[in-house]
Amino acid sequence: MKIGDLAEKTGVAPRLLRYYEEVGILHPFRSANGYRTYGEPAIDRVLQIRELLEAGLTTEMIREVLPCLEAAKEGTPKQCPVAKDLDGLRRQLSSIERRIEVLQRNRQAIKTYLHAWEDTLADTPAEAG
Amino acid sequence: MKIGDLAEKTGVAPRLLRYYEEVGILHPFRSANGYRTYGEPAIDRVLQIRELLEAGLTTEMIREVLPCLEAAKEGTPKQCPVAKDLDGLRRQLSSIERRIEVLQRNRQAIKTYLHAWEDTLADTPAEAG
DNA sequence: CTCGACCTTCACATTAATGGAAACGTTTAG
DNA sequence: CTAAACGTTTCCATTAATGTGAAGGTCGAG
Repeated sequence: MKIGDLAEKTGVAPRLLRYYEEVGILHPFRSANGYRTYGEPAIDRVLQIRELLEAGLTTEMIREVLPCLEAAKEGTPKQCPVAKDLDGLRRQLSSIERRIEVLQRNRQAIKTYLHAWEDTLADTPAEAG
Repeated sequence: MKIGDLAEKTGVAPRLLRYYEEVGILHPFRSANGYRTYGEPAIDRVLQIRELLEAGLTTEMIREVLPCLEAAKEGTPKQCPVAKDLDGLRRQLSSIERRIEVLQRNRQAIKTYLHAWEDTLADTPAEAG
């Protein structure tokens, strides 16, 4: 699969796919003419990258967690991770868990506030000031 | 409270506090000489800003949700929010909830992967390759 | 007066993302 | 086969967002 095909299947511009390679989170093969060549799994990988970026992770975090996320998905961990990688993974896990806690706490506050006002406005529909 | 005091109490550099004002998420008063003046609530506000930024939110999102988070904390909503603000809040809530889902799903995958490898390494402590 | 804290303003670093130019490969129409 | 059209390559520059640094001036406490 060439970069344009992958772009079309993922909705991610070729330019951005090259950027993801540059920052080390996407690793296409090269064919004889120098063109990037992607396999089918690259589609899921790109979608996963987009999802994680939109969730606020950095490309550096993604670079550390992506291999493990793919291994978990396929159930076949390719190579034994080094201790250093496991440490990095533990740190990323902690970071993600902190984020979840913060987001959950603030989501609750927003929900409460929002529902309180929706109730108020529903009770007094023509009293806006 | 002057900017240096707030910086010391929050661990956030004065330069960054000025930046937060510039992007509209911190609103100090000005005393006659032009100095920024902060009240006690600014301490919590700055800590909350740091927390949300570290959780991956943008200053724009924070600008929309912060007033409501403060109102929720104090239990005394100052002014009636406009419908436009409520809409923005609903969008931010959706965005935060999407982020939580993504992070939770991937946290679980990382945990599973990590524990699987920790078990493996514990079972065969001298077989690293 | 001096010195430290504060002011504004311009510049810079980094990250995620995008745009353009020039060269090369591939495909298609004539 | 040729030539235009299109996709891809690399390289350099740029934008927006978050954050930091430094210059030059003002304020005020000692």
